[in-house]
Amino acid sequence: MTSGQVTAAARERRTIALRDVRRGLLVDAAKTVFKAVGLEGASMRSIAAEAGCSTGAIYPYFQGKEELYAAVLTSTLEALKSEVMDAVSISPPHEAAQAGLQAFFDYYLKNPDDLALGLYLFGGVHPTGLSTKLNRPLNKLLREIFDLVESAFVRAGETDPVGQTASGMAQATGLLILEQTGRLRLFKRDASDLFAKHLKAL
Amino acid sequence: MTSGQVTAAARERRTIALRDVRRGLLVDAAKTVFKAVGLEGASMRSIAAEAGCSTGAIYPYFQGKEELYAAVLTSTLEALKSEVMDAVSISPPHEAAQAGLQAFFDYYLKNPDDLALGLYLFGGVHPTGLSTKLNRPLNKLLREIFDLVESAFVRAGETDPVGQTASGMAQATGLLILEQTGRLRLFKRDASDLFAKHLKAL
Amino acid sequence: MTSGQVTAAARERRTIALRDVRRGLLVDAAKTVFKAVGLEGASMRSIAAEAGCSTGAIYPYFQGKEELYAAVLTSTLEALKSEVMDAVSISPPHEAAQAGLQAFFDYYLKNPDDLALGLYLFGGVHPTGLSTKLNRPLNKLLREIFDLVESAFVRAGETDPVGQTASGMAQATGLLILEQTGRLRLFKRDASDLFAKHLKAL
Amino acid sequence: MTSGQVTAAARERRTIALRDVRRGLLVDAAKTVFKAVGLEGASMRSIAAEAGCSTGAIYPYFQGKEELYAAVLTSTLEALKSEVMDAVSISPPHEAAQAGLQAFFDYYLKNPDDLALGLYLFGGVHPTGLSTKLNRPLNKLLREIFDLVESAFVRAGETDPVGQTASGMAQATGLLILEQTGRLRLFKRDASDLFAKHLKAL
DNA sequence: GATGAATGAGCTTTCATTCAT
DNA sequence: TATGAATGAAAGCTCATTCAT
Repeated sequence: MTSGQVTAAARERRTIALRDVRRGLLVDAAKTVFKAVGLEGASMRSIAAEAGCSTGAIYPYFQGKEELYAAVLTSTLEALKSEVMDAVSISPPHEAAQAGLQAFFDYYLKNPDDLALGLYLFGGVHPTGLSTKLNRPLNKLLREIFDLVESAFVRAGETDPVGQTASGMAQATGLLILEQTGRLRLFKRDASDLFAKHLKAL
Repeated sequence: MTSGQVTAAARERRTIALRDVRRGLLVDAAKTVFKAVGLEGASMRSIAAEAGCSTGAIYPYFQGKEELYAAVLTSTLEALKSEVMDAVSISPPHEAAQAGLQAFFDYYLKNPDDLALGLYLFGGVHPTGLSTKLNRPLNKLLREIFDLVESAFVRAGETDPVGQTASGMAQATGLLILEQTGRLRLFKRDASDLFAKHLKAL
Repeated sequence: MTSGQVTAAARERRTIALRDVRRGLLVDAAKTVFKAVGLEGASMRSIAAEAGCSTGAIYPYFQGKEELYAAVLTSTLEALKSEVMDAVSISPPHEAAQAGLQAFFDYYLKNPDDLALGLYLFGGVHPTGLSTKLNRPLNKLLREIFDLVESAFVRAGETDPVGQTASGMAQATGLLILEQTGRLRLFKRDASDLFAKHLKAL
Repeated sequence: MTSGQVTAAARERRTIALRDVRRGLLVDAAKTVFKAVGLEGASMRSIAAEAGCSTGAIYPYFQGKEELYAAVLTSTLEALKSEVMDAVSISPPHEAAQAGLQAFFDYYLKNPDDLALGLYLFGGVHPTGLSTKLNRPLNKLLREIFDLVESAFVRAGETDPVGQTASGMAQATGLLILEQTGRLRLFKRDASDLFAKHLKAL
C-alpha cells in the first residue's frame, strides 16, 4: 500500500517523463516539416505550428534548429538500427549479413526522405563548431549499425568482414542516391535489382 | 589587308565574346562561394562581391540564383566529362571501361566539393518548376558521361554493360559520400582501396 | 469581490485588446505615411518607423502592404459613414438626403488625402487576386453609405432615389477631384459653391 | 528646280523631323506600357523594349520617366481636344455646348485608361518640383478644352457659362470614375444614362 | 514552462539612371 | 546618338532567436 505521499523522487520521474514526451512530439513535428520542405526551408515557426505550440516553447527543449535536426537524425538512425538488428538476428547465420545489408537498403528505399535528411550533414553548410558536437553521437549510432552487419560477416567466417560491410553500405548508399536523384532512370535500371545482384556476388 | 572599318559583325562578335567572359567570371565566383558556404548559405551579395561587381550586375546574365547554380553544375559536369573521355579513349580497349569509372571516381575524389554541389539537387527543396528546366540539360550531360563508360563495356563484349556501368557509378558515388561525410573512417578503410577492389571484381 | 485569480478568459481578453491597440497604431502610422508620400511611395520601413517598431513587427498584424492599405481605407470609410449617418438622422426628413450628400462632400473636402487614397484602387495596377478580396468589404461599406442617402430620398418621396444619389455622389466626387488636381482653379470657381448649386437644383 | 546642294537649313529640318518621329514612337510605347501596368509598374526597360530600342536611347529625348509621362498625357489631351473641337464646331449653335460635354465624356468612356493615367497626377506621389513644370502646359491644354465648351455656352446665351461648364465636367469626371472603380455598379445604373440626364437638365 | 510579439539583420530582386564604348 | 552593362540604393518580406509577461 502506498503512503499517499508524493515523494520528491516520484515527482522528478514524472517531470522527466513529461519532458521526454514533449521532446518527442517536437522531434516528430520537426521530422515532418524537414521532410516536407527541407532543412533550410523549415522555419522554427512552422515546426512549432506542426507541434501545436509556440516558437518560444521549442527553446527550453532544444538549443536551436541544428540541435533539433540532430535529434531528428538520431531518431531515424535508431529506427534504422532497430530494423537492421531484427534482420541480422532472425536470419540463419550465414545469411544474416546479407539480410542486414538488405535491411539497410530497404529502410532508405521505404523512407527516401530520411536519406535526404541525413545528407544535409554533407551537402549543407558546415558551421563546423556545432556540427562536431552534433556529429559524435550520430557516428556512434552509425558505427553500431555497421557493427551489426560486420559481426554477422565475422560469424559467417568472411575473410574481409570490414571491407564487405563497407562495400555493401557504399553500394546501397550510391544506388539509393542515384535512384532518388533520378539518375538511375538514365540507365533504365531498378535500384533493388542492382542491389540484389551486388549481394549475390558477395 | 583590313579596311580599317569596324564592321557590325565584328562588333557583335566582340560583344558576345565579352558577354561570355563576364558570364564565366560570374560562374567561377559562384562556384567558389557555393563550395565555401553551400547553396543556401551563398547570397547573391556574396557572389557579386567575389566576382567584383554589384548585385544588380548578375541579373542580366542569370535569371537568379538557381540559374547560376545550374551553370556551375554544368561547368563541373563538363570538366568531369572531359576527364572520363580522356580515360576511355587512351586506354587499351578492354581496360577502357574500368579507366572510365576510375576517372569518374578520381574526379570527385580530387574535387570533393563538386560532389556535394551536385547533391543539392537531391537534398534541397525542390521548387520543381524551375528545377525541371534546370535538370534536363544536366541529365543529358550525365547521360553522355555514362554512355562513355557504357560503350566501352559494350566494345569489351561485356554481357551486361548497362548494369556494370550503373553498379560502378553507384559504388563510386556511395564510397565518395561515405568518405566525405566521415563515415568511412568508421571502417578505417580507404575509399580508393575499396573502389580498386570493386573494379578488380568486375 | 474578485478572487484575485487571473482567469484564462480575462487574460485572453487582455491579449486581444492589446492586439487591437497595436493594429490601430499601425493603421494610423500607415495612414500618415500613405497621405504623405502616396501608396507606392510608402515603404514598409517608413511605416514601421512612423509606428515606432521594426519592419518585421508589422507582419503578424497585416499580411503585407496591401492589407495595411485596405485597413486604412476601411478606417476612413467608417469615419465617412459615421458623418453621413449623423447628417441624415439629425436633419428634418425632406432635407436629410441633401444633408447626407453635403456630409459626403464635406468629409472629403476636409480630408482631401482620403479621397486620393481611395482612388489608388483605381489608378494603380490591379494585382486582382488580392485586390478582389480586399475590395469586397470596402464596397459593402460604400454601399451602406450610399444607402443612407438613398433611403432618405425614398422617405422624402423622391421619384428616382437611386439616380439622385448616384448623381449627387458623382458631382461631389468630380468636383473634389477637379478641385484637388487644381483643375477647378482654371474656372476660378469654388467647389463648395458649385456643389451647393447642384443640391439646390435637385 | 533644286540646286542639288543640301543646305544647312534643310539638313536641320530633316534632323528635327527625325527627332520628332522618334519622340513620337517613344511616347506611343510609353502610353502602351503605362496603360498596361500603370505608371509605377512601368519600367524604363519595358518602355524601351516596347519601343524597340535600348534604355539609354530614351534619355536624349526625355529627361526621365516623369517627362515621358507628361508627354503621354499631353498626347492624350490633344486627342481629347480634337474630339471636343469637332463636337462644338459641327453641331448647331445651341446644342454645341452639350455636344462638347458629351464628347469629353465619350472620349474617356472609350479610353478609360486615359482617365486613370491622368489621375496619377492626383493620386500619385508628388515630387512637386518637377510636377509643377510638368503641370503648366497640361493645364494650358485643359483650359483650351474647357474654353471650347465655355464659349459655346456663351454663344448660346447661357447666364452662367463657366459654372455650367465646370459642373458638366465635374459630373462627367465623377461618373466616369465611379464607373471605372466599379462603384456605380452598386447603384445598378449606367454612367451614360446618368450623364444624359444631367445634360437634359441643363 | 509557455507565450507570441519584437528585433534587426538578412534575403532576392528590381529600378532609374549613368557612361564607356 | 545608340548601346547595354553597371551601379547602388531601395524595395517587400522572412528568419532564428530573445524576452517580458
